[in-house]
Amino acid sequence: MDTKLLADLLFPNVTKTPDDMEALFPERNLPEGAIVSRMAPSPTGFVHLGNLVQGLTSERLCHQSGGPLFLRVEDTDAKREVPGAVSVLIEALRHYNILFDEGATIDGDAGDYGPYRQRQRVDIYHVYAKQLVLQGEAYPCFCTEEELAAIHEQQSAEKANFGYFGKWAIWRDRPIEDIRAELDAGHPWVLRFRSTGSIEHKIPFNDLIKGHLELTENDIDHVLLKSDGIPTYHFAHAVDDHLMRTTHVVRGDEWLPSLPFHLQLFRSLGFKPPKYLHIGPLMKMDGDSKRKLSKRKDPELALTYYRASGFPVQSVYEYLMTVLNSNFEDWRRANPDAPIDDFKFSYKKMNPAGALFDEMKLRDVSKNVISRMDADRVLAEVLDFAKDYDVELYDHLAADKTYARSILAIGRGGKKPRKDFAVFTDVRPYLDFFYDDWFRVTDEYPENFAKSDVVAALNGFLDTFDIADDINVWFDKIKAIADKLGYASDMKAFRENPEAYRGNVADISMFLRIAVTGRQNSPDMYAVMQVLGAERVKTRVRAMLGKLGAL
RNA sequence: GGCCCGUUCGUCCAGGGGUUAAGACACCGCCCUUUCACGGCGGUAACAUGGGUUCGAUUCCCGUACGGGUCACCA
Repeated sequence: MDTKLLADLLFPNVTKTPDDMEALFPERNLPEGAIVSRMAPSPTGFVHLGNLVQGLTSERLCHQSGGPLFLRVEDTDAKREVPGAVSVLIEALRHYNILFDEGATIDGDAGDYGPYRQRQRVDIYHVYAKQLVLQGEAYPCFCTEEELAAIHEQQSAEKANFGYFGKWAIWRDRPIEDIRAELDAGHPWVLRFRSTGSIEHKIPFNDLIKGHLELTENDIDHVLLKSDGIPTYHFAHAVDDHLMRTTHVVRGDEWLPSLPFHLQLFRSLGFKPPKYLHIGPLMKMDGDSKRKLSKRKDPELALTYYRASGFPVQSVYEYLMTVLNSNFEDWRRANPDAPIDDFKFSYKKMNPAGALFDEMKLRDVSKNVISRMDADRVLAEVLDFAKDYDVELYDHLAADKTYARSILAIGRGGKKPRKDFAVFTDVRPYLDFFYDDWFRVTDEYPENFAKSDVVAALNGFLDTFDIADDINVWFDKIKAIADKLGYASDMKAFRENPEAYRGNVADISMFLRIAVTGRQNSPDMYAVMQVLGAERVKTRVRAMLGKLGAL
């Protein structure tokens, strides 16, 4: 076979050579040890946890090593492309602090190794396609979809391995006349790789996450260029990651089976392969068994699910970090307020198996994350959430932000901050009683107390309450009420001899709490009253007295 | 079906030829506490399985089971 003739026949317009490409995209000038990596999503408009896991890993690796992270859009499948997907993706990742140093942007490209959208790179791919033909390592195949389906069916019947190889590879060694005839007839063709691999051979391989692997060589003549001249993932991966000088490829381990083919490609093209990190899939419990999270069945795979559920971005981020690097949790505990950059992310800490997604754990992480935020931050985050998911809440908070802030400041800060919120949907039930139109006067109290006691306690409070009291004076007054009513003001004394009292000061506090907040549980009463203000506290106490028929 | 990957408490996982197999979440108990939310202390609970190699295996090797992935002109 005259490969020069074939190459010119297939790619008459390609005049550039691989050497030209090398000159155009020279090696990067980076410090020793700098990692160059990328996110390479297809623009389907659906951003999921898997993207984030991969992106986070790449991002940390690059930015902690002083190398660039870039975004390459894998838009080789026009059928799946969704308009606007690139900006959706970039926006979503920006929230998660995954910022690109170069690559595709919302309206173009930034960087010296572009274009960063694969459909704009066809000329580049064709240079290498032609080169492979020239080397006798690629050939055109004119099989129709029907023919390929027939081959597959036949293989199935024969219990043979699937794929285009060996005797099934009917265009692999066709004479050039046949090829020319098909071409002249205008029939579509794909370019296939001429594999010389054998499934009898194993290739040792070292994956940075999975460790030492032994893979079977590839013997399939995979498609390099589709009939529209656009490359498949495999070919584009080899060409792009070489020319963009990627040093580390992070991807899901569903790519492991095609890795031998990729390695073949790199060798045939004369490229040095990058280092690979294959990440195990995120799993979930389904009945008694685990399975990979699926786009179809599992809403929690979509990033939008977390926002709608009220999880702060930072919670999802830190949860994923705990899943990715097992020592992150310990580090965070020891350094509650340190920036993420201070954490030494390491692929050596990554688990080769797939992690089970655990929403309980996410909630726990989230409680801690939110408890570390100051009131202004929480308010801002809640407003941002409520704006889209609870307009009523938004209106209440936004009407008086100073007031909202003072509510959220209760128990915040200090060594043992309150941990009331795992998600922002927890906020409204937590603070609704601070708003008069949400607050409901009640006359319900536990049955084992005498109504006269409740009334006397509330009246006693009204008689002595002064908003200006400090917390000790304030509580002493409540204790005094307790004593007067035969309730123990000293809890220790009460515990030693409960029979001697009608109740204790906690019960008195409960009566007040019910009056002021409408419920038996609330944040610290003193703080609540300070926020509510003297008039509203009194109004509410009187309202309960009224409802009890005691006014 | 072929090929590949994986398997330590319920879950996330640390460890790695000799350990009382660590921690976190969840659960339970106790303590602290005027309620709640925290916090503290403690507890239940794990090396899938069978063979090797070895003085000794959870750790290394082989098989089995189970789980997952993959076998497109999708990525």
